[in-house]
Order: sequence, then structure tokens, then C-alpha cells
Amino acid sequence: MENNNLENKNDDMCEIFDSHEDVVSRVKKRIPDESEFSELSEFFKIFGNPTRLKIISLLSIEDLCVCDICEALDLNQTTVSNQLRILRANNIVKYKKEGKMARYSLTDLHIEMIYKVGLEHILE
Amino acid sequence: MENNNLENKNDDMCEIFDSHEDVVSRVKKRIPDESEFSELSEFFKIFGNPTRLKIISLLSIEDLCVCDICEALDLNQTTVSNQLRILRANNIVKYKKEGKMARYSLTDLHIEMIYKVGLEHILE
DNA sequence: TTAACATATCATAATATCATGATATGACAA
DNA sequence: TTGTCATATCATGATATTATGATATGTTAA
Repeated sequence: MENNNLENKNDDMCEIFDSHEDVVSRVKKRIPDESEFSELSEFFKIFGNPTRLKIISLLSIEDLCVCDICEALDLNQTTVSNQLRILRANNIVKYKKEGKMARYSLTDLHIEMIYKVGLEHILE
Repeated sequence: MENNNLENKNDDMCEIFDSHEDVVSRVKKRIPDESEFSELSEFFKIFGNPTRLKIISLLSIEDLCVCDICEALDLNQTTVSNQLRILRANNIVKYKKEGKMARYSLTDLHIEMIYKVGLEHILE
């Protein structure tokens, strides 16, 4: 094993079909760059929490104030408010102040689409 | 508001509009149940990691074997293999054995749709 | 003013997730 | 057989995320 240096693993992997090198260089050119993957994973991370999904689900039906969300989900106000902050920070929900209330809604249709396609996927 | 007879927190929250009670009971009926939110959040959690997103991005272009994925992303085999296991376990990718190689592909079009709508969302 | 209410933020302990080294499996060739 | 390659699994320390109690902010009514 000592003469088999692994620092250049391309050389000793997967050489059964010599097309692999071409395949790799071709697909490499067509993917987004590091910063976009990073941003996108932060975005999707938001959907990876049941409380946030419940809020998204509610807001896909209609706009709601914080206390209605708390009540509909039977969650305490701190939890909901914290998750709304995260949703806001990630551009998934927006809100309008109405007196002492805050009325939340989904930012755009992308959010609803992603939620619904995901739901469809797990239900089939 | 003559006779407050409800025992829970409804009574002292958000009574400015008396429609709130109706709103809450209406939207409550229209959301999935706990287990579906739980399953759906597990599903979306998978998209919340840049390495897995990169793999999904590659496989949305074409089917690839593990070593090609490693090479295209410049990641070690353990990392890729572990993430593929997670992707498999969550029904996001599938694979076919071809000799000693494993050729991976996306499970269905839902995966590609979610990935692309997400990308569109962060790019606008 | 003051009190009550709706919402937001901070701090934190429990829990989950990450990349990766070590190691195992299974296929093929010599 | 034995060795090598392609891939999978296990174990783990570092890091991130969770729900929630305590507390703060801002609005309205009395």
C-alpha cells in the first residue's frame, strides 16, 4: 500500500469505462457554484422542521396573526414567534403590522409549490 | 362579548376581531396531521445540506456512479457514500448495481421540481 | 400615567447532524 | 486463492438546532 499514493484519487478510481472522465468534466460545468448550494441548503433547512412546516401549511390557506397560529397549532407564543423570526429571516414569510397585531403571509408562490410538491411526494 | 365561557387561552388572546375564533377552527381542519408534518420535515431536512444538494444537482443532469460523484464534487468517498445512504433512506435517490459499481439516479420528478423551484426562489 | 395585551428577543440545556477515519463487504481479475 | 477496486457501515468529536423560560418592546385602552 505504500507505493499507492492516494493524493490524486482520479487516477485510480473507476477506470473501467474511459468515458467517466468526460462525464465528470461535463456535469461539473453544469452545476451551480459553492455559494449557491450554501444559500439553497439554508433555504431548504427551514422546511426541515415540523413546527415551521405547520406554520407554512396554515399560511398557505390564509394569512394569520401570531396568536391565531399559536392557537391553531396549540403551541406557546415563544415557539411560534421564534420560528416566525427564522421564516422571516429566510424570506419565507412576510408580515404587516396591524395595530398591535402582526399579520403573516407566505412570501411568494414558490414556498407554496415546494410545500405542496413535498407533501405530494411523501403521500404517494 | 357578554359571556366568556371558554376555559382556555382563547379568552384572553386576540379578541379585537371576533372572527378569529372562526378563522382558527376553519384552518385547523384543513392542515395535515402530526405524523405527516413529521414525515415531511424529515423529507425536507435532506435538502438542507449542501453536499446532498450537490448530489441532487448532479443527478438532475444525469445518472452517475459513486466515484464520479466523488470526483465531480471533490469529496471523499466516505462522505459521498454516507450522504447517498441518507438520500436512499429518504426515497430521494435510487440505484442500480452494475458489476462492482452503483449507478445512482433521482427517485422521481418531484425531487427535481423541488430542487429547481428552490433554486429559482433564491436567485430572484 | 398605568395596565394589559400581542409580539419579539435572549439564554440555554437537550438533542440532532456533520464530515471523516477506521473498517467491512462484495465483485472481479490474476 | 489473493489483491484491488467500488462501495457501504460504524464510531465519534465538533458543531448546529430545538423548544422554552425569562425578559423586553411596542400598542392601545382606561
